Amino acid sequence: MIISKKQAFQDFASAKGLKSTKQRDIILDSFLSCHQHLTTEELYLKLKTDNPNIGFATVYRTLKLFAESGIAREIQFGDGQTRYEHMHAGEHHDHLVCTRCGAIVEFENETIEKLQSEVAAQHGFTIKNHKLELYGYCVKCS
Amino acid sequence: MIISKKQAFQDFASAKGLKSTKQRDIILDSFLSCHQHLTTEELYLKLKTDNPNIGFATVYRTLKLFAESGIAREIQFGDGQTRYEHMHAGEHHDHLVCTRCGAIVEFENETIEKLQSEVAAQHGFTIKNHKLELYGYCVKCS
DNA sequence: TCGTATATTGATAATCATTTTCAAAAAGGC
DNA sequence: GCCTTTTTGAAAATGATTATCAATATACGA
Ligand SMILES: [Zn+2]
Ligand SMILES: [Zn+2]
Ligand SMILES: [Zn+2]
Ligand SMILES: [Zn+2]
Repeated sequence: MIISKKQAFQDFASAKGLKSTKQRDIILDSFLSCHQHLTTEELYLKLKTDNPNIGFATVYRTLKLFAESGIAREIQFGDGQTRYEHMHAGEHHDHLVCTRCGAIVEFENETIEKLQSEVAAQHGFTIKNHKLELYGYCVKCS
Repeated sequence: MIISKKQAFQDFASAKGLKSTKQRDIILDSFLSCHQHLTTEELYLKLKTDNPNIGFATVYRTLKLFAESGIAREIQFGDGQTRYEHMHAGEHHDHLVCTRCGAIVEFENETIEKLQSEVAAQHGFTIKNHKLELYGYCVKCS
């Protein structure tokens, strides 16, 4: 899984004429070994421990590249912070977000997806992507 | 419809001990007479024509109040601008967004809403609100 | 290996939307 | 009118993100 992501990014990089750098390798390893839905700042702080020489801007730029390459997805839960999560080819999920403790649960619902397509078709829209987030309290916080 | 919104905001204001000001009256009138999904800046610019004395910050603050009072809803379509739309009591809708021309279409789908509740229940979540946006191209832009 | 053209980095400054600050003005009750 | 509290508007502050740019690193062909 991780190897294929690395490969996928390498393919993207060479197709785009990007040069390979150790900073990007480090950021990629760190990102892939991390829990999901992390902030640029979270990843930067995590990196800084072992690599105090990597700059903030580089982490920003690199995460943008990951998103562009398709191995990551940008998500925003309305708290003003952009988060990144791993993107598994051919898979898709939406989110339940606890607004008290910040817990995030992923779910997939084939019927909802189908209904979305129907709605779009009814209005003549060609959908490229969508965002479905359910905000509330998780079991522990209810 | 407009009158009841005005009334609703007045009720909210007096319950909160807010003083009535002509700036808020003007902003409220302007907001209610406006098309939907408008930016703070859009409303500010519209106001400035007839009321060059109303400040940016006041429009920001007042729109936040409208949202708090329940007569408006804050929405974010991922373009970095917060928008506000009229909130009709007891009604709900989601959005189709054209990423080319910016067209916004509202829709309601009872089945999707119901499925969302089911998903939330399955994961033990108590949902307070949700966000469903379908991004793509509208008929004209396809 | 060396040279060169090109891409990348990191520190810093810039940007952009939004929020805060604060003194002056306005509102509401007495 | 007087006094207290809220509101306003201009400007400064904030916070996340992006751009700038000189220095550095990479890729590749000679
Ligand atoms: Zn929780
Ligand atoms: Zn996720
Ligand atoms: Zn369109
Ligand atoms: Zn709407």
